[in-house]
Amino acid sequence: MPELPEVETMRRGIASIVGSRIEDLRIPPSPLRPITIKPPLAEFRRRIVGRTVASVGRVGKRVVVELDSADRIAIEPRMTGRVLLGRPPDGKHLRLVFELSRSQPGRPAEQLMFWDSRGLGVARLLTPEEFDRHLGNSKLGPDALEITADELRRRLGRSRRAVKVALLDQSVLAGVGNLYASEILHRARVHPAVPCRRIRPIQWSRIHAAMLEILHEAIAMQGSTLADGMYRTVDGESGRFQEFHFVYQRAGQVCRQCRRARIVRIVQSQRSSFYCPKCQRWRG
DNA sequence: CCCCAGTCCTGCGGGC
DNA sequence: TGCCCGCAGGACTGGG
Repeated sequence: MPELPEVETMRRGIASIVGSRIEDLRIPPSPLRPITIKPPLAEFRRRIVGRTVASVGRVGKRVVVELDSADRIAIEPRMTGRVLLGRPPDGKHLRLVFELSRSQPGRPAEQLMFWDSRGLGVARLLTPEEFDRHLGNSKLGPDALEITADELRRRLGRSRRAVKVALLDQSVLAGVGNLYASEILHRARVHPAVPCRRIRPIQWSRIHAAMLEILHEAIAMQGSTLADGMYRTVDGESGRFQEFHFVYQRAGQVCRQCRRARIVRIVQSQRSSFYCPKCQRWRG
């Protein structure tokens, strides 16, 4: 499931479209229900055709394509979405095709595609005002790679929520999802169900440090491709960070850290959490 | 402020 | 071989 490292890998993978002109936007024929795009296709197309890609960025778990009109295209892959440049895995789940002109003479024309198996993904075209409203500071917390340890503690230190649940709250910090939240807390040696207000300053420092380490390592490995094989890089390659998972989807297996206890799965807020009962004591 | 349940959606795997 | 069912969960919404 694309979280910050996977979305950042997608962003880097399509960075070559900067300078290209958008010639068309199509929704390919498919028996599946079309994904959500806002505004609807006709207006979306009218506002982007003829515009040039000014930059390709990322906000939390969204890829953000900024145009020379100052409008931005925000693509949310959610569970199974993939951003591609041509060559989708199949046509059935191909949801959007942005036809691009060649950005420089001699370079081939490109097609920016959004492919999504389950179709939970969303694409939005946002004016600067809408961008602030949807992806601005009041809606989303600081990026997980930017937030400081003090800011993290300031935002969560008095909360009664379980720390694992709180780390998933995108209004607290943007980019951490279910997989990396479990991995971060394992490296920080903090039990996922501990209320934030019971976490000591030294533990917040460990959580923050573990978060930066893991996210940077995962980006370097081009993200995590799980057993379902759903996530791929723009080039169709698997990520490699799954080889370095210590707890995620490892319930019942011996902990790679202590080599003694077995990983436990619990459900928090209707999502699976994984932890080592020996490495992650309630009072770390 | 926080929590919970429900919704969207498709592919996959277990059970029979 | 096939069919039903549960499960995966990010973002959002409505009710408490």
